[in-house]
Amino acid sequence: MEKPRVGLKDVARLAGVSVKTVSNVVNGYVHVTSATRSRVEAAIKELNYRPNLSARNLRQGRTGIIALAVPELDIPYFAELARLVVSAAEERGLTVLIDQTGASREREQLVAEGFRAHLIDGLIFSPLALTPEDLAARMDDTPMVLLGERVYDGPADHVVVDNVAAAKEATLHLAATGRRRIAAIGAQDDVAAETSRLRLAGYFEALAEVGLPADDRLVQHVDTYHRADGARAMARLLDCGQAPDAVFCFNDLLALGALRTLLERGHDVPGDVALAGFDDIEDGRYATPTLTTISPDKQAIARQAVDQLAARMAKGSQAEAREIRVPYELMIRESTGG
Amino acid sequence: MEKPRVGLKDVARLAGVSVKTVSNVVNGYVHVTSATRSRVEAAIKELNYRPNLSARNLRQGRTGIIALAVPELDIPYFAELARLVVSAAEERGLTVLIDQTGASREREQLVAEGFRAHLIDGLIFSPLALTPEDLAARMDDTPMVLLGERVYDGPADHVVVDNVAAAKEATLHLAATGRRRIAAIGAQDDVAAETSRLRLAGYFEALAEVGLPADDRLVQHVDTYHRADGARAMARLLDCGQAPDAVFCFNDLLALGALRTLLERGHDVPGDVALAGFDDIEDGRYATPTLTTISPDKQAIARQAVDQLAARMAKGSQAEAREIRVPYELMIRESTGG
DNA sequence: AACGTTGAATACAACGATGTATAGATGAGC
DNA sequence: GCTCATCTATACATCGTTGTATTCAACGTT
Repeated sequence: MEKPRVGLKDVARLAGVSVKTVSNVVNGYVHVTSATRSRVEAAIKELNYRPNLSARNLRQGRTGIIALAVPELDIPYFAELARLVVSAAEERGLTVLIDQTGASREREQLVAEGFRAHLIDGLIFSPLALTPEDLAARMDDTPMVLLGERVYDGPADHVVVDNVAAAKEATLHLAATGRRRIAAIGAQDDVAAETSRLRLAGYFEALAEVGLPADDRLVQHVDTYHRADGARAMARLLDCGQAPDAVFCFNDLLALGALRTLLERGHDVPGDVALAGFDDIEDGRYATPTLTTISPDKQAIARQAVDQLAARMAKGSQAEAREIRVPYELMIRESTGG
Repeated sequence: MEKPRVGLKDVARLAGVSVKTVSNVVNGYVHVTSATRSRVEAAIKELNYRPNLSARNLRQGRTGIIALAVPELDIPYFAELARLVVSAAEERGLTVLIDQTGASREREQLVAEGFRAHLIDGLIFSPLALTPEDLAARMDDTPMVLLGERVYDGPADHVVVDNVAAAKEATLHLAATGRRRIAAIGAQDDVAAETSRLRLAGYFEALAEVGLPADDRLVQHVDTYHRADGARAMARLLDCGQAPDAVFCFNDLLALGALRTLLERGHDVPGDVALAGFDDIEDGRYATPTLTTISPDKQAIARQAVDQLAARMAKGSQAEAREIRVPYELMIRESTGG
């Protein structure tokens, strides 16, 4: 019943060679006679030997594991991203360990400070609540790539989408369909909520450009970016007396929540109210009406993040922090009359 | 530029004590004078020392990591499950590494055969394409808990929902609303598709119980369980001449896809066609109409799986394989006129 | 005063793998 | 026939940590 852990030693004994020779076979070292090699391979198969990664990693100082830290896995945007990151990492022989921060500052600090130190070789991090100070205070020197707009001056690589431009483009599109009272759902009070600030900025830029007044009552604040927040915010908009004729939601979940409220109350979308989101999650493509949205190139985000992280792990930290810009696209669908 | 890896040795030198004493402090060993302890703690902080997990794991023979192997992370059901498993594991001090099998038999075989051997202490596995033979051939002795109906006689623990009873209940509910032509979407040809078979069985049982004929043309087969498959299957149902007045979809994604097709073609739900799903993912609660569905207690699934796995890891493999049944609930919502 | 008991700290070996140095075997070249 | 180079395989040290055995001092007991 005890664990008969099998190691190089056991294989070596069975094959009648030294431990190092077995190691050499396992690692594909060239100078091994084919006779010895096949004898060793037979022994490996017979004992069902698997290298012990802890030991290998201890010796080599690397684990081959990178962490992906996201707020929540069941937010579809992050789920889709996670899948792509895992695939991209796999192609490079890396294993991904996913950490959920729950968007809590405390958990994000832990991650940044490297509580997984020595377990991971690198970190892809999508922070929500972390302040620039937190990040500046980071002691851990594990290579890290941040996802999200570059707001920190620290020496960290970023993979970003131009949130301001994208939000502006979405809002302009709403205006182009003839809407005059364009609301926004997704503003946040938290100073660390950078994404929110940038998308809000884009929204205001667009309003200014087309000469529409900025009306504070049309800007709805939310605590988080879930469907329920969008639904409640939409209800507030409808109850405030002057209903909007278009809403730009800062992500698709907010938009889907808002859509639910609108349909529930008998409003026609896009007839009465046009709706645009951000992220292009699959849900939006199957909602009725289908959801107009900003589609960041998630595939590119994942690939660039992994590539950049791999480069950083190889080169060490001396290299300059890079900012990698990833393209996006406005997907016009039924919710804005597309 | 080199990495100045700091280990117990360095802390010990700085604090003027032996390596083991530092280790004792780190591990909270009792018999250390508070004077020594604080000296060591100061040194630890000064050097920003982090224990090397590879070394610790090598020594202890455990890694504290368990794997969760699911088909796809961006299937909401698995994303929600993943979040809950990660949380449950965390409470026990375990870290979760997520593997995506892509529902490919090859990848699932790899997982079952323990290609993560020595990296993980245990495995929670939700197989889709694996055959009983594959599982019987499993050599690796890493503790494993399977999610999904118990179809294998092998010595593996299972956490299951009674798929037959649940599917039957959903179908009976559709019949109880007066529907006569109740279709099913989600049958699969693959012999390994156990979930599909069980839900189909429940569907037929319900039809028999209420005296409705089983019509093969009303049973739609799909390749996978994504929205697109549901949408296509619904289209086939509508095009076959005799449209159904109710559809039981074997998961919520299929139902959401079907819903999209129905609304797109101008059918009223639930007026013309009632719709029920399975899984109770959040999307369904915000769709319009909201989706009637079977809600498995995911929280219980996650907790039971982690608990059972932890027990198995502690006790070794001698204990009997257990089957743990988790409750479900029929959530009646708008799509069936709730 | 001699004793055992307990507390505090230590030295050493071991976990399983790999890098380095090296020994012995084989062959090439003169 | 001898040296030198190359190939094959080995012994040993090492990565950072913790379990075991041990040392040494201080204490209370008889």
